Amino acid sequence: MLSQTAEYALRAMVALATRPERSRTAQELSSEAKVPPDYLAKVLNLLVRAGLISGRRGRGGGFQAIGPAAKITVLKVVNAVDPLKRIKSCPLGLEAHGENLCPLHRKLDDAVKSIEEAFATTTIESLSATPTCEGAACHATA
Amino acid sequence: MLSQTAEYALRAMVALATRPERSRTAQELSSEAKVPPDYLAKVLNLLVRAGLISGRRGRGGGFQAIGPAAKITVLKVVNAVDPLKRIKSCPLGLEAHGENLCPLHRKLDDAVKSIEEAFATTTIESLSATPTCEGAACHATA
DNA sequence: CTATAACTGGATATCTTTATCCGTTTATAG
DNA sequence: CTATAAACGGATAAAGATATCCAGTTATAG
Repeated sequence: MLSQTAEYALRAMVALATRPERSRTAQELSSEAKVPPDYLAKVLNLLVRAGLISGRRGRGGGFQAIGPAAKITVLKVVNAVDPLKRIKSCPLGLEAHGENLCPLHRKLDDAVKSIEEAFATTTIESLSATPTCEGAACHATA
Repeated sequence: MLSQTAEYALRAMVALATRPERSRTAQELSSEAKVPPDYLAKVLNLLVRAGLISGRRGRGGGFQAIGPAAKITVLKVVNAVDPLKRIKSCPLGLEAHGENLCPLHRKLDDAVKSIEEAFATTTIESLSATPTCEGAACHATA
């Protein structure tokens, strides 16, 4: 369903989203998110380029989420590393339908669309295993 | 989203489902469904093994759908060649949640689940570009 | 019976994804 | 200023998905 790379990116973002004030090195993230260290470096780089996280070099450096976790959606993360692609034209190239997709690809694109919507409305914050939970509103159950 | 192989399998099934009484050779299906001929042979083989179509050898042979197109779901076709796999345990291996998935993987599995359901309730017949349309019930619009 | 059409299956090639390695650059600590 | 910690980036390797090739088997037409 999702590429391995997207999985890794999401795990790393979730890790970064818990305690966003703290900067973490790729190594720390690697063990926290269980991602092969050298590969994670590449993935984090993609997230940096997408503007979702910032990377600081040098001693004491590391990565940090940019902006509040409540504003970072799963879709943004996925699209940063491995974009969901909607089906825009029928791969069979049947001109018969004009701009419309054939029934098969209409259905398949609908499926992509609903995933896209689900991902667009899910924030990284809501996926955090240990939400910043300070008010009476927090009733996380086991 | 879907592997290329699954795409090919679906196209071939849709082709076979229109006029299911007629047997087609791999070559015919190849040009009809726009699938590389030698690769299609492999894919058709998977569908045969899954019991969705039958292959007859020798001169005059070819492939035919088994059973009515209205009973063949997209899910069956997809699972025959490239199974959707539900997430059963958290890849992070956090024992903390017991049998439950962590919020991230619960959400991701929900997405797979909804795709699975959508595919399970969509028949190949409903995807046919030229449905066997004989009654007044057929009001296919452009 | 023979030639031919067609599926079957193994071997191989190519491409993409995933993963690893290592040198370079950057910044901080001391 | 020097040593060190860390991100960055290029080259390479391993694995899997996709695609091609071709010999083997099976069945039918004539």
